[in-house]
Amino acid sequence: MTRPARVSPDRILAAAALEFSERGYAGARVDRIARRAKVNKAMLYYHFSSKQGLYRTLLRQTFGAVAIDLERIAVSGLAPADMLDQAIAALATFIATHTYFPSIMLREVADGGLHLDADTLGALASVPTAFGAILEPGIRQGVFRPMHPVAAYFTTIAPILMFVASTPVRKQLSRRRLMPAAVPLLTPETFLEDLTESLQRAFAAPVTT
Amino acid sequence: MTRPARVSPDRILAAAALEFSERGYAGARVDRIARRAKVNKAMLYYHFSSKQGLYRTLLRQTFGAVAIDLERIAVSGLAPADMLDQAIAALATFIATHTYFPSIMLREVADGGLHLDADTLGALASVPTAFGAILEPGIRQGVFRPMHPVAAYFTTIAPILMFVASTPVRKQLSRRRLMPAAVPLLTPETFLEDLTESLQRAFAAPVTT
DNA sequence: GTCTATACCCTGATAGAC
DNA sequence: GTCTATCAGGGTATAGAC
Repeated sequence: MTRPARVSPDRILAAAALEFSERGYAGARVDRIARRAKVNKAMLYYHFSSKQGLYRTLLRQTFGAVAIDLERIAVSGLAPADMLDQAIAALATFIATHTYFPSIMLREVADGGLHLDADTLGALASVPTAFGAILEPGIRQGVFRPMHPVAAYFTTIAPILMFVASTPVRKQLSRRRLMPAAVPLLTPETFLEDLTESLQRAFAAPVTT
Repeated sequence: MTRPARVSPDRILAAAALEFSERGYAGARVDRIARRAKVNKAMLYYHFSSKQGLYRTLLRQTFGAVAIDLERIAVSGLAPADMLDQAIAALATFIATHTYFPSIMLREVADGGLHLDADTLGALASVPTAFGAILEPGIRQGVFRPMHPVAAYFTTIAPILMFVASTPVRKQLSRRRLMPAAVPLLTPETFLEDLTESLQRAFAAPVTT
């Protein structure tokens, strides 16, 4: 039984996740990733061959993991409304355990997939595909109204990603008192409740009595 | 009457908008902005003093312009549901005439406002503030359900930004056939209709007969 | 206001010993 | 697998003539 020494590649990936999420692909510095991972740069190149290679590996793994979480829900056999609740909760949980995910996703969308190869793009595509599979039974059964799955996907995931990723900006705005004093603080919990409620209503088919 | 020669600063801003939206702050190259604006680099530095200064000027103007469009709707005196329709349409129109806006907004959120000064952050904050003013009468009158304005803001604007900004990625996915063949193409028009419908239902107060 | 040439730093990547 | 030293290229910014 070979016990592969994965510890250093894994530490590099973890450090890269932080750095890429904070600075984006172009803003990320290989030196900083190496320092954060407590490896020297040569080690990093030994394992991932280039900044781009490291980036792609990280994104492929991350997108793949999100898709798997969603696919589990799609085949759970739950009622449509419960599946939607679960999907939102799964995204929130994934983000809570992979805090780097929202900003990386947002940036990659803004970058137009510039740094991605076919494999990584495929992993990226598997996320909306899985989400579509979650909604499909509800639409087919007439519990959800007919919607384009991709439209529903963006309507669901975009607010979550943007809300979480915007935490630092919102903190700055509140610290500098740039938002109206009347606006109360918005916690992640309140936001998720609000959003879940919104999406359930948004997707529900009109009652035809 | 002095006729200020604004032509070259304006061309530089237009070129910067393109470059920053395609590559982000860190990925943008001053050389490329100058070349795109058909000015030489020294001219650019003469007008904006630094890459950061140029970036902040662009963002301050852009965020300010969006906020003004929304503020007009907030004071229009329309019915709450019509104001919401108008707000979504205004965002769509602004994006159609300022195609660089979505990716810049997405990236800035991901960057945590790192490159912004107080003025620019203030302009950024004026967007959700204006959106909150649009929803407030509806909530007060009981036409919309009680929601946190910032939650409603993200629920509305995030899908629009992400859908538009994702056009290049979605094109790539469809060109490389990485989405299930069953998923039809999603046009901006269909998306906006779907989203408008979704948000009206999401925000409407439950009917209490 | 406009341009050319250039300083100077930083960054991704590698060579080569161990 | 791990490390030190280093290079080559490209990046922001400025000097200084017109």
